[in-house]
Amino acid sequence: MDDVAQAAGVSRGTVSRALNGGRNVSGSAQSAIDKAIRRTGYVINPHARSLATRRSMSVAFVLSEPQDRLFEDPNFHQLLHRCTQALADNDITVLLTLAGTPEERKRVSRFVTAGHVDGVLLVSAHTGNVLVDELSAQDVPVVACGRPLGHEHDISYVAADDRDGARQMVNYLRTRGYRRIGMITGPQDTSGGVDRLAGYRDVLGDVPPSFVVSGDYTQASGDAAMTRLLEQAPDIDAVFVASDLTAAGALAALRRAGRRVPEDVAVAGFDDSRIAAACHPPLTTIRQPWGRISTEMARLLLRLIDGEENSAVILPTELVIRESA
Amino acid sequence: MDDVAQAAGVSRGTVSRALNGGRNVSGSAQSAIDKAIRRTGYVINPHARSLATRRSMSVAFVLSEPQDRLFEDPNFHQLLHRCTQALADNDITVLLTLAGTPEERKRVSRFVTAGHVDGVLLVSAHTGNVLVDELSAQDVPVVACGRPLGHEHDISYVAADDRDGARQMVNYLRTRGYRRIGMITGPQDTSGGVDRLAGYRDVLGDVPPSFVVSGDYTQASGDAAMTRLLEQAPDIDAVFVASDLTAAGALAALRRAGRRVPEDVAVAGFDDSRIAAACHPPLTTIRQPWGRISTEMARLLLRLIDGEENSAVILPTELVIRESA
DNA sequence: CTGAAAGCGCTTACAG
DNA sequence: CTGAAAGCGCTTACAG
Repeated sequence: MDDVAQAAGVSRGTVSRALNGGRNVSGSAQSAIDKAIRRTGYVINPHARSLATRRSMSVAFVLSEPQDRLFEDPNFHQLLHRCTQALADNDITVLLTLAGTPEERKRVSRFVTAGHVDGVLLVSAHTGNVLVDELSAQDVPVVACGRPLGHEHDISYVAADDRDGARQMVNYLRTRGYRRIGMITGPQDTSGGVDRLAGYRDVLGDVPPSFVVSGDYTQASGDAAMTRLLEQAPDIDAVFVASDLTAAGALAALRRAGRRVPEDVAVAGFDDSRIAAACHPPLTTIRQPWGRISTEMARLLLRLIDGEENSAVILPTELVIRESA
Repeated sequence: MDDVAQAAGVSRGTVSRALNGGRNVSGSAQSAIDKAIRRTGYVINPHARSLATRRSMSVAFVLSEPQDRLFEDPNFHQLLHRCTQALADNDITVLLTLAGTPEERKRVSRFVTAGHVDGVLLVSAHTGNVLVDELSAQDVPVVACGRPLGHEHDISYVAADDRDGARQMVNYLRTRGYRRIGMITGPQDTSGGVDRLAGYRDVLGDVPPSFVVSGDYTQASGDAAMTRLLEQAPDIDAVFVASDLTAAGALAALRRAGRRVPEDVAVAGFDDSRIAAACHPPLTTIRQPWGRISTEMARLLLRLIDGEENSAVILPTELVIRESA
């Protein structure tokens, strides 16, 4: 930077100002500096800058799920890319860190605590994740994707309205004339699992216990749950499944059982993930607004970094009608 | 750090020494400092440290492939995790950065140039990747995974011996009595694509042009290529496919054509990726030593960071015999 | 083994 | 609009 200052015939202070938006820099100084930068090939030292500003200009995108299942989900890519883009507009780099194992979680926690990043975008569905506890205990800005069960008040988050999405779907099924509507739930230690079941009950009230079987978002669990559902409640005419992937498993079980979809049993999913349209028949499902979720997460994080208080954003979902229901 | 020094009754210099391995620190000073650190909850400021040491203690793991196909590959996860682990042992954090789009590549290039990281682990199969050119032009330590076509001499790399792997497989096929062995290649702008074809030719010499059809590592290309191969060379008795995923596509085409595997046509893959064992029949294939590749990449990068010259490591592959050939 | 001091490369009131 | 100067929080010869 001294070289640049010398080459441009100004002081380091002026070079710094020119570099940071050009406030209080004359046109002639600015252009001399620009030229000098180009000539010298100068690039700013981020560590020195961070030391002076107490900002790293980067945030961690922490993926804290044991299974790397999310990587197969195009929605996840959209989330990552959009967050990256939105933050890049504010000159903030997004660092992707995997924290699937306890060891990795410890590393990530230390990394964040050490002050390497200005904030954290946290993707972690399940409760009982130590990392969530640790991050919320520190004073690092954190924005979670999805409602962080047990930390609704000490961590900011952006989530789709799972409960209302479930209500929309079940109402739709009722509109279509289905009356004996079962459900395959998601894991009850995730907000999606809890809220989608709650939405189902909101509409249907007390259903026979045999109508509700639990799943864990996997395809295999959908297959097993559907099989059980057909035993427990053979006269069911529709099933609302807490995720598309699980619904795909349910479809397989129905096919094996010789039930037609949607003629014998209608199947409704949730997520509108890539698999939804690829199923046979294509799944009627609930779309989550990933684009908006991403930009809201970025916006919230920027605000937290600027010192604002925690807050939450709930975004509406959309019914996508295909052929399965 | 001043607080720690004061609390421990020593100077900052001594605290710093205690923090960095404890060379030239008396036992009593060390323990007083340890206690003070615990009491004050002191954590070192990485930016100040980096400014002083000119080391960021982190490296970027750059995934520069357009398709995020790699994420579905368990081999890739192993690569990432093992590299992370090996470098963590040296107190170096691995930052995962996706550089699939031109825009992202530009961002990553700037990030690296700015000096945010001490080095780069580069996963990028195809030639013509601007990022590879840019990184090799700078003086950043870079270790590529796989031979970087066109940059064999200006970028360090660790690769499996694709050519020899192909030779092993084709020799094995000959041992099993197959005589009319076709090949479905990988893309010729990747070292795997080029080298596996070369290995095939090493063993077989001049084969009829109709025996070789090109693929691009995808499943769909395997299906199409196999179909073409059956037209061009219907009397083929085996086919060596440049990747397992492509081989899965070839299996589908053979099934449609009513050819039994391996009775009518033997099929051999490459990679030993997860799909290999899941195929029907399970694929005979070539296993790449991902564990060693990872640790070698980490080792090479550490050496580069320490100022050593570029070098390359070629690791042996292993024949895995299953049922398809 | 230890402390005083210089230095890493920036930013930012402050005075002009 | 600009420069001189202090400060960000570490590390590391150097002298003792």
